[in-house]
Amino acid sequence: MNVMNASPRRKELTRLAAQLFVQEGFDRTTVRMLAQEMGIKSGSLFHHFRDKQEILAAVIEEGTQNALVIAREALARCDSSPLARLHAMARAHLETLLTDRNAHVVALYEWRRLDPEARAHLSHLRDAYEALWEEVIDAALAEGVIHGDRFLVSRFVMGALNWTVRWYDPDGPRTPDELADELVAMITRTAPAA
Amino acid sequence: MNVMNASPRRKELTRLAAQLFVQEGFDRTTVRMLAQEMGIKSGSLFHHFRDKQEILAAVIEEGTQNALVIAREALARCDSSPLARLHAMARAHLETLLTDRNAHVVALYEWRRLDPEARAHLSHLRDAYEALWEEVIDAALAEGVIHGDRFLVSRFVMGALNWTVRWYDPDGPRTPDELADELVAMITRTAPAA
DNA sequence: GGGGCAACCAAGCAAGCGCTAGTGTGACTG
DNA sequence: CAGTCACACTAGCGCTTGCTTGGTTGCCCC
Repeated sequence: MNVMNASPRRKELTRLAAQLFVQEGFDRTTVRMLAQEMGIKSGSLFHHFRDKQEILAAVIEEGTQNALVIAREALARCDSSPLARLHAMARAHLETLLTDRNAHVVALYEWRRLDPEARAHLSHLRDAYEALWEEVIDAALAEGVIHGDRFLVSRFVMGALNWTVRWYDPDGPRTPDELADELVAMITRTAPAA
Repeated sequence: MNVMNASPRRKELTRLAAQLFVQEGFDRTTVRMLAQEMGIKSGSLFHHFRDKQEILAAVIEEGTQNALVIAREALARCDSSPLARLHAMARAHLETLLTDRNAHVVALYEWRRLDPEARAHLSHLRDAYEALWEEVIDAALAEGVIHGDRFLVSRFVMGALNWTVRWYDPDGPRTPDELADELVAMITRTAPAA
């Protein structure tokens, strides 16, 4: 049992698991399918993960950690104007969402399959991430860059952004940054983007 | 086998199934759980539905049909100004989403579990519904009530609205209509709502 | 008052499930 | 060179799954 370890092998297995979970859904993905995709037998899987649940938790944790890191870097990099920070967060959000796509789709769709302990742990991570958003939105509201109810605005924005995983085509004409800018333009009451 | 029939019994069973699918997810809901919730034995279930897949399809079809009916009625009832129609659609969307909540959560989360035939059939229904949205958004864009890319705006709005099923609390202080109005206010560049 | 039919049940099958136990490697380490 | 370790294997246990089968019930209608 290789619990709580972050070996490169385990990371690679987690990546493969994320892909399968997206394709098939967590419940329909059997340990035998996972093992085959990883080039090992199903029994060997339990050397790396205590049980199937732990694989799910690993996938989601990986994605959420990355989101936090990227968002923090983006905020650190940009200047302090509320509009700039809003742009930075929206871009960072879509960047993780669409590059680390598998992990995030799993996080969004299969969250409920987590057992209570894993859910509690990962909730803290997610809350830390959402706190970044609330901070940025509060500043934008205070400055008058956007208007409306603090709670509702953040929910609407998160919804619009997270929904992108359902329709965005990376091979299409639009870059993630363009999406982010268009959304910010839509909710800020300045002049149209172009 | 009671295929393609809309008996009241079957409708009631569909409603119960929706509730369980939301609680447990489609894959984790066994035919035995469904049967118990319905007060019958698992074998009897297959008198009403050909297989488990058909129950899922019935749940989703029911929800989508209702959404279409409600949206059409709302549009027929309101005047022809683009802003009024935008409000009407947003309100109608949240009304179905939050009253027929179980069915819609299933539709949003378990769509991928549908087999290809069912998916093809239900895609047409969904497309018909989305066509109503595109029509309303096109009119609003033409009038200058909202701005931006036609495709993106509709995706963002649908995302913000559909995301509500993840956080909206019917016992909370806000009515669905207030949510709808707040969202419309956020994306239209008129004066703030209050 | 008997035929037909929707609705249900008891029993169980074949397949697949997550997971365990016990063993065998080859690579490091003292 | 003995000991330990990470990693993989084989074999299968105990259980659950979706679904089938063959038969029973009670109601409706002519």
